[in-house]
Amino acid sequence: MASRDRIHDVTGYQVGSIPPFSWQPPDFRTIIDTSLLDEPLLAVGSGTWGHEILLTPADLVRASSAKSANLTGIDVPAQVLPAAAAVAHPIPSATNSHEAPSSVEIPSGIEISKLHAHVGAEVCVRGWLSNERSSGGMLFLELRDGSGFLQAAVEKSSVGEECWDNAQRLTRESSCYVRGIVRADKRAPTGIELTVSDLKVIQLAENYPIGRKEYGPEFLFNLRHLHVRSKLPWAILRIRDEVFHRFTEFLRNEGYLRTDTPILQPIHCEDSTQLFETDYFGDPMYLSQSGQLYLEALLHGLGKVYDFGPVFRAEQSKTRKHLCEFWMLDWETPFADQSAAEDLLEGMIKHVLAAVLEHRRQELEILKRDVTALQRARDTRFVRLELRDAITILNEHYGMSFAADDDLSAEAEEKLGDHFGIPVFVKNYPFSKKAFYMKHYGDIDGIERAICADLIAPEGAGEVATCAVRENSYENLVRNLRDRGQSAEEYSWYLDVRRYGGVPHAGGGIGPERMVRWLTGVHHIREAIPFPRTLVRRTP
RNA sequence: UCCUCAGUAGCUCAAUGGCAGAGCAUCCGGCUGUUAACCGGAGGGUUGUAGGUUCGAGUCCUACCUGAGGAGCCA
Repeated sequence: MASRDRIHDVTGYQVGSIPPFSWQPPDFRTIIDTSLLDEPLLAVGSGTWGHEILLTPADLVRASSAKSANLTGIDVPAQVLPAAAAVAHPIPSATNSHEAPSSVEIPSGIEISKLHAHVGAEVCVRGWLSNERSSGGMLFLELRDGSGFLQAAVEKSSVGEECWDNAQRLTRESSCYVRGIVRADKRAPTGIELTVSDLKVIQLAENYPIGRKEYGPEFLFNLRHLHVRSKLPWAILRIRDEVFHRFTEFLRNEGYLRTDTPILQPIHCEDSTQLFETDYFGDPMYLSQSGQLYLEALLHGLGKVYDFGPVFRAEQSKTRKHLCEFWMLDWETPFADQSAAEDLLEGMIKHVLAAVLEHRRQELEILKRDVTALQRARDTRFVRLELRDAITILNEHYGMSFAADDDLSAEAEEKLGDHFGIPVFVKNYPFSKKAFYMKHYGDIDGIERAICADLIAPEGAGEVATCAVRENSYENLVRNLRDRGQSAEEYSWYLDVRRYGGVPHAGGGIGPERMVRWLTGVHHIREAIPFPRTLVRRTP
């Protein structure tokens, strides 16, 4: 008898239904589930899908005391409820193991990304059906397991009837265990194919909303919790992992210590419209928009330091380059000047470029990314350009009309990136446009300039990082704050750092999602983070 | 916050002011090497909302809502 029929016969409920068991403990949900292996099973879960207890028909019959058609209203069988309750408050003790219900064995499997080392062997692949093609007695299942994609071929004439039926009723995004022989086959998209001998359904997916076609961004980001299964987000988020990992790897190799700065910060900056305010036991606190000030304090205790965490900007920015929640990596180096900061930043970027080009080629190909500009950036020394010279280039070659003390527009950044074709450090902006904590000097043209640089990436990526020398004079900082109409009192702890052995230091910040946007070539930065938070996007 | 553009089937889009349409998805059937497979059939609609012009509005006008792109600001 088929599993589904047996479950229905024993319980009176269809597979997938949620029966109202009277003995169901609070916070538990009960669902009739289908089989994993040979036995049909009744799943009793805590609502968290990873914490289910699975009961066999034998358990069920015991539980129902042979009340065959309907389990509603039966008494709680002694051997069932304690076991179910144990899930809500698990006791990881071997002495209790005899109380555990019969459990399901999860077959051992091989990750798709490692199958090339198992050609000729029989393996089990555990994953999801991402797409399906059929041709009469042949069924081609496109499987994915997070590590990669794989075509599995099911031949009707060479598998058992149950296996064929299971393969046929598999819907897109259903989860399954698939056993078969690994073969090299040029007809398969990845060159590797699984010749299926057995297939078990874990869970049949309902009508999956994302099909095999192009969609608009609103639709896909409304379904982002499902969209992350698709191939493009898969490739982008794997590149993101590489970028995040290699930044921290580089800094650690350079002797930097990772440390953390608070996300809840009391400082009320000049423009509070950019901050998310929270109620902290009755007092206002603000979500961090940078950990830099704290990092400067930590530098005096720990030496070379960096932090890496989420930051928040409540800007009314509605562009392809802005998120309200994004990750930021800040670093600070004691006894470093501006050229040291730029060299470190260049080394960091190149380390990431090299790693992505080497280890994420498959993902770049999926994204159809032309990597020539990335290779050039990896192999060429970045341009260093005074802002005044950048303005000269823009005014003379691109018909723009910037004044000497102007900031660069987004369009100007794009032009500069295209002009050189590699990343450009644009150096020494007018101090009036920059933050109070930057060291500054009077330029020969009479403009007060910060000792700083923005790193502009080519291909329209724009500003991806920034670095600057920090002001280490207590008096200058107090004056800078006063000039900007801010209270030195609020920054007293920050100023304190300068009173007790301040040293020259420099540091910077990188927007890793901006790097991901550049490296992947995706249009909008919301593609570069799993669950974007923008002006108009707060779910899922 | 400002400027521009767009909302029609679950999705992507057609439809001169004159019968509301196609592809994909879904369901049913066919196909033993498919590559976003293909072929045949079926179901699927208060054209974003509210008003207005007109014999007649998806189409023209007004307001609002939602989204997209850009600006400023930033990483």
